[in-house]
Amino acid sequence: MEWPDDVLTLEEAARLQKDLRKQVVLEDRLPNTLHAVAGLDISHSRFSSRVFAIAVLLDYPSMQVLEEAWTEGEAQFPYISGFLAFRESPFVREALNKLSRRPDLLFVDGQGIAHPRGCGIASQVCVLEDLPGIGCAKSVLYGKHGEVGPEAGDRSPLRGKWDDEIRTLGYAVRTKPRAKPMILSPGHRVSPETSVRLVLDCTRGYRLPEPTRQAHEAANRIRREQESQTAGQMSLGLE
DNA sequence: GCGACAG
DNA sequence: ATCTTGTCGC
Repeated sequence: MEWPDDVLTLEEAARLQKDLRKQVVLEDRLPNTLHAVAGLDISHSRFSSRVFAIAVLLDYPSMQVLEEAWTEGEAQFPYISGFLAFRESPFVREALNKLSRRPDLLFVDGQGIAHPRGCGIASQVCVLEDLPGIGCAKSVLYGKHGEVGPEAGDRSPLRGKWDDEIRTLGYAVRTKPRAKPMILSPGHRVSPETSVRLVLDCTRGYRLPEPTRQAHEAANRIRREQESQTAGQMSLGLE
């Protein structure tokens, strides 16, 4: 697959990840009382590199949706495992910055520090935005974990290298009975343990925590709205 | 060299 | 991520 080489080479991207990783804070540095949290997600088109990014602001702890903001554009980077942030973060950050106010905590789709170079998309976004945040992934990218109990809330540590030693980078967590565990890891300014507590705190009976679930639904909805609108304009000879 | 491999 | 309905299992 090809992409504009005027953006970043993989070597430069990997270097940037290693630099950002040094700025990741794994201690809890977030407000004592949360007021609003945000979920970030992206929706792609079938055979197009068009991406739609959305940021949903939710009240804490009611998880009621307060606001949605979105943006769209052409992806400037292909999907390469380990480099997801270079494809999606520009859009996700733009959507985030369209919200009328700054959330107290971010829920990002993908890994936080559970990444080959310790800097998944959640860490990259949170460090660059200087906001506390958690990486909520649907599968493992880096690290190993044992069996997870069947009850909601059951967890198993995700272990992997960090500064040349094996440590707990995050947790595989059963957010819903019989559903595949979510893979959680700190993005920035939250510990692995607090990440689990906050995600369970923001989960409402579904596998995905509410901020992520709402962002995912909104992203799909908005992409379909925009695609059908674009199709209508084309049939009228516009665009 | 052989697997693993976020969205 | 996206394409997609019903259907098998807890």
